[in-house]
Amino acid sequence: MARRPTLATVAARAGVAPSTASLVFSGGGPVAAATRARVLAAADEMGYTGPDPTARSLRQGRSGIVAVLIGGRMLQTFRDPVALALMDGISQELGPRGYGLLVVPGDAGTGDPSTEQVARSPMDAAVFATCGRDDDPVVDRLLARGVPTLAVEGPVDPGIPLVTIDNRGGAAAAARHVRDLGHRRVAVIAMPLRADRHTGWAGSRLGRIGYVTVRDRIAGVRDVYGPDVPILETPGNLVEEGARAAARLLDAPDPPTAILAQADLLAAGAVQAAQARGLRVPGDVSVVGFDGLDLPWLAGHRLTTAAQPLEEKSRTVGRGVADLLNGTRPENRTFPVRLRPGTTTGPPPGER
Amino acid sequence: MARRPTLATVAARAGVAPSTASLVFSGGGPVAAATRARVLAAADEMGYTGPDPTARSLRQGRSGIVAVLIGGRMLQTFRDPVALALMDGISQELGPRGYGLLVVPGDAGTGDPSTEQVARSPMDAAVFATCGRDDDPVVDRLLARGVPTLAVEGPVDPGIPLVTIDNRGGAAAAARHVRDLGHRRVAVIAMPLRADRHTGWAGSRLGRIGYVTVRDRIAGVRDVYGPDVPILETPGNLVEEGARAAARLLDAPDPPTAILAQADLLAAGAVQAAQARGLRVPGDVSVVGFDGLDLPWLAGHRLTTAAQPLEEKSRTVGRGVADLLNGTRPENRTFPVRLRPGTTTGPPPGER
DNA sequence: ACGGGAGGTCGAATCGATTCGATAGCCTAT
DNA sequence: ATAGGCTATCGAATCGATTCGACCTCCCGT
Repeated sequence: MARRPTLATVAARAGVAPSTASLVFSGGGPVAAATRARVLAAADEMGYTGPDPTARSLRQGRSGIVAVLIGGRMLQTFRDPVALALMDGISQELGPRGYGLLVVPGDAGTGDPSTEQVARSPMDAAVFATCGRDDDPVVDRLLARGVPTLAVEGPVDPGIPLVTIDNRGGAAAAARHVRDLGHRRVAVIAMPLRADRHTGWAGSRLGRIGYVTVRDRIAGVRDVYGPDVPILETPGNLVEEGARAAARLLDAPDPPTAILAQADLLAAGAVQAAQARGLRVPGDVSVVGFDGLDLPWLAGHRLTTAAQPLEEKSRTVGRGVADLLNGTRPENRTFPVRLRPGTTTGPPPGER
Repeated sequence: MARRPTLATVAARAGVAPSTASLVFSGGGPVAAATRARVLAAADEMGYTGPDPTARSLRQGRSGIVAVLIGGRMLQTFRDPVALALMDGISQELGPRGYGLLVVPGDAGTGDPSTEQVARSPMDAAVFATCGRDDDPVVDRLLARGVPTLAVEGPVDPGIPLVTIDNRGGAAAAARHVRDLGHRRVAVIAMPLRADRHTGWAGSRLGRIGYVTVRDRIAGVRDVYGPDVPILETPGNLVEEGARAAARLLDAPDPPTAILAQADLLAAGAVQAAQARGLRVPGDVSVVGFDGLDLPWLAGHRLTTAAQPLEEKSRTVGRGVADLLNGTRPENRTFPVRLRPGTTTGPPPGER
């Protein structure tokens, strides 16, 4: 069978130079209508569907691809509405500009994108959305390769523009809200502190938290409740994990009267776990979340939560990448996080 | 500033031919240890981080990219656990083989990937996950370009291997289950029938359903309940949409005693809408779903649903793509859909 | 001591387009 | 009539690697 036709083949058939044929397809320069028609006819006859993207990329030095580097297994990441909103924001901004999003899958083990893989993929820019991991081996590689990169909540690197939110302030606001309601026995449910998945009391692990986001949120809680507030670490940011952690808290002797979940999904799980035990929310236990998601399925409740401007943040990230692609470096941005009271918090049981 | 170093530059500096330097990086042929060290040293000094992915792609004729073509806006698509599972299955199979997933964003309007965009993106293979849309303008372009393509539930094209499920049989099984319980007044809640979003009674639109999936599921229901079963079309496959549609059904005079939702998310919405009205499920109204998702947040209920082997299907898709990349054409596959009884169906109100 | 083979290196062709400066016509204004 | 400007086309260089056959050494076996 004959080889796939190339621009040169088509040009030859149409009796023009390759450069002219190129003009026809890329619409660059002036081409006589008759010539254009001849070239298109030749292309049609030969089944040529347009320039090879790879060759074009090589010559033009741009591939039309933006890499999104997310940690963890895809299924899990994509269950996280925050990550989804981010993807959506980016695609909303970049799609119309003709860019596609390359999702680089992780290692089988950690789930984080492998350096190898990232180094082998074409990209015009990259977005880090690895939950604000501190030290990412991929960063250096990317910077060395000269790929314009933007980080969302981390890694914090002077060489990389950063879009983030006031994690600490938000968590503190949530904690303050609960404290002002009168809660003294509180517990925290937190996302994984480090890449090595681990479940249970955070304890000594608090010293070396690998994710900026989690570190700052915990710091916020401690700003209000001091360093002794008990912290339970979950293996992931899923409703089920939140429920499991909350179950552990609520089944213990002397259970907390308020749960400070550091993500809305975890909080939702906590609400469900409480209800499953016949506890009223907020009558018996208050629950606060973080992120400010819409959770229409949390029947009958609006979660009290530290709300980040998710859509605005995501679009800002998208525009930031667009800036990078234009060769300008976007400003660092920090978005505020505000407490949004819902129906899941109230005074502690004794004080009604 | 000096230009980014290339393989040739590095080779020159190390005093070897470019071809030799190439061997060092690609690990292809035999290279003396001393030579390798010299080349690596030179690369290090010059800040060369490895071969340019685009150039390599051009020469090798493969880019390490698999395109995933999904319909609709990303945020919405990714809220659909079925699409997520698919992405995850693909990435599980393809990630270890060194492939990245390119998500091609849609038009601002329809949300479907634009032909333009698809034509411009490098890819070694493509997966259609457009909800089984019948006629996709992108298909021809892709086939003409010679991109190995696999379809999930559609478009059905003799040139494209297909992985699908028994939509009709599954929907029929769900309907039969409800009929055998004694329900005579039933209504269907269905995902969009065509790309033009529309809400309301399907009616005359049934003649030209654009999505194989929906068409087959509706056919399955009609196999049991005949052609007159009322069908309400939602604008999307979201919990909220299901709730809205169910509200419309339940608030009407002479409401159905059973709702056949053609997706679990819609069914979940229906359950919530019923409960919000003080109706008991299944005491006052039964609800059946389709897909067989785990919905841990559907408090207190396990949804009765026509379950597809989601994980197996997704991995099969992943392996199918791997086959395509190896140059072999995977067999068409159809997975069975089995009714999985839960707690959301029971006899109609009169008959207890 | 000589033929054969393996290991190591190199040159040149190639992948498929884009881009830019050069050139050839042709028309218009002076 | 000629200079100048425009349009349409072409040639050749270039993007940055990979690949394949050729070639040279050196070592080993007989």
